[in-house]
Amino acid sequence: MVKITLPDNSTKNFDSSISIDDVAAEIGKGLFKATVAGKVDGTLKDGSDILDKDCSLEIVRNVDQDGIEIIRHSCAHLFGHALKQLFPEAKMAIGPVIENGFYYDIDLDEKLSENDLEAIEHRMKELAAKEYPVIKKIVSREEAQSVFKERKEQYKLEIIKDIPEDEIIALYYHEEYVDMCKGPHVTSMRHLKSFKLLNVSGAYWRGNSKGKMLQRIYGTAWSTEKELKKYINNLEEASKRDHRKLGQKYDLFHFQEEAPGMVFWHPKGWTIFRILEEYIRDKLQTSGYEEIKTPQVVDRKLWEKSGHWDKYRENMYITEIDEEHANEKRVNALKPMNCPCHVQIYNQGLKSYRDLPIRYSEFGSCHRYEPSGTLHGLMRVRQMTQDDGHIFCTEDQIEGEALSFINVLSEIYQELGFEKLDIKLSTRPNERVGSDKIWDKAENALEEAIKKHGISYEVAKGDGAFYGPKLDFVLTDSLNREWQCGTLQADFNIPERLEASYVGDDGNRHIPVMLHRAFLGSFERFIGILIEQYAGEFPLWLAPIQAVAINISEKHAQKTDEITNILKKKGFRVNSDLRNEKIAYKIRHHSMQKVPFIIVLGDKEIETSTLAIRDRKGSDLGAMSVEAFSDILNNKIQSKEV
RNA sequence: GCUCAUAUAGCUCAGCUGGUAGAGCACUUCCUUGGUAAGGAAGAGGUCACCGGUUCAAGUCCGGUUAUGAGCUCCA
Repeated sequence: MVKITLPDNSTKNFDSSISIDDVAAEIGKGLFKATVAGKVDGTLKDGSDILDKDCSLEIVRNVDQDGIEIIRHSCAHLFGHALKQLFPEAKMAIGPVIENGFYYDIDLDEKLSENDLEAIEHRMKELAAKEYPVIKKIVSREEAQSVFKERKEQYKLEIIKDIPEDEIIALYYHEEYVDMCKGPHVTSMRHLKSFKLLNVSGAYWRGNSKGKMLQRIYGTAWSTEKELKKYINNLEEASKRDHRKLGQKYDLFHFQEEAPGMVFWHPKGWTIFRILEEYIRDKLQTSGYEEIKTPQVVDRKLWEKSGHWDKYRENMYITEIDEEHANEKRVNALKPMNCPCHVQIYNQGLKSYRDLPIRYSEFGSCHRYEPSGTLHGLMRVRQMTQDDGHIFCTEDQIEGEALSFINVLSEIYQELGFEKLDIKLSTRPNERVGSDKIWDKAENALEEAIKKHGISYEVAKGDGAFYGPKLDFVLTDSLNREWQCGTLQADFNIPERLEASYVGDDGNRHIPVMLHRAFLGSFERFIGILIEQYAGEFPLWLAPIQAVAINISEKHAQKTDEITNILKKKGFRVNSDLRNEKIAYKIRHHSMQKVPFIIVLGDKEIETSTLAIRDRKGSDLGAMSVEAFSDILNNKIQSKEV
């Protein structure tokens, strides 16, 4: 007799062993239809798996999170099935589940095109429509090896080698196709209806950049057509918001061949940059920072001393002075980081413990020669501007500094329109500098600071840098994507290497702890995120152009310009559009450019000394005086209304 | 850096199997002086990314370079 306990604590007794699918069928026809697998005593099992002793069972349906993942995993096998029918010579490597779908790495000489993907997807649909059953077979290691040897699946053979001795090997048969997997998998193709192959690109076998490059096919799969559509729509929305497209559309910046990875900021884009910089500058000023500026080009000697030359030489831009024009040949590097220079300023003059903490900030422009393949619009550039800062403090001050940093950072993210914020605390890696004592102290200090703030966090054990533990701040944008921007890293290495010290209350010299920190990280990247967050529709305080004044006909041109100038003098970013066009045309143009307010001037307004105001969504705010309009602008700007 | 793909007017894109370039929008000029998301007409604008090759002939085929895109690897 087998006693099965269901999630509602009810039990079912069976005379003999029974499969999970059959239990589901016993409970109800509807449930059986939705069953993709089962959770037995908390472990996922195939629907075909037999229950032969008392256990708890939770049916996993196609709409459950576990169920969706199983569908995705099986979809990868279905892809293999279809692929091998169309390209029998393909060698299958690995096909795991990822967020929203799956991928499969394959080795195939012929390069798959978009058309091939369509053909494969079409074949997948045909195969799935047959609703054939998936047959699971537990096999010995030798049997698995012989199956894949016969099929010349060399990658599967390699994978078998890495499977621990005591692990059970399962093969899943999709008609003539066979794949190896821990499972579980759906027992029938009827569950696979809503999927789509997305794209193909290269991927290294086992992530080894010296190894063979395989083709990776990405797909997405869902339990219903509706979810699939929603996901595809989301992708389209993200692509519409792509900051590279919007940067072009709204005339914010461009890149060109002569300076790959370096931004040409146009007037409107640079306005956003400057507003953001000024905003951060205010925050720094009220948080006790002193702003500094350090050289762009620095002799290699300093980089040798800091250790960057040894470790990061390949990523540094090197400059040499032409010998004809210099007395001696010196090798310089464009700074890839600001910290060594900040230590130089710290090192000027003797510091006492009474001086600490010392907080330096710099809007430092850094150059890093990033590999060409990693460049990506504003998100990954070779020249970037950090809202960089370094805090020199004692070990005891770490906690207080971290706490006040977290406070300011969360305020900033909120004001910029990001509601969700997570922290990751990365602790000591195996290879590191500094004593265990100082690591203990610093890790505890960071954790205490987070706790005092009360924000949610997770610990990434061993993820810290060799020179100290760190906090990474992850924000979530309006499309639910996560971005790691802010950071606070303790550094036990650089101050010592660059001989920073202070005199303690014991009269001896001590080495300060240095905290590297940034709220935004790189301005370039952060502005990219902001563009996508707002889809180019910036809140008033960030909008590069806050209002455009348009005249109805030529005779109102002069007055329109006057109004524009009055508003400009009040500090608003306003332009006139005096083109010889109908106002409908001009309104359309500026609405599409997402200008927050449009001011219309005609006979009526001039007579009554008012402005007709309209917002970018098309609402008519009516006629009002210049003062009333200024008040509206000021209120919205001050409240940073989104 | 690696694999694959892409590069045509300011922008978005056509241009079939080789026979010296085309649309829409934008731009300029003229007409229109028009009241809340596209008035009309005319015009100008391209060494088809760059270098080389094949060919009587190359935007089109081939090779290389550069940049960009999707990923992979990387990101102090």
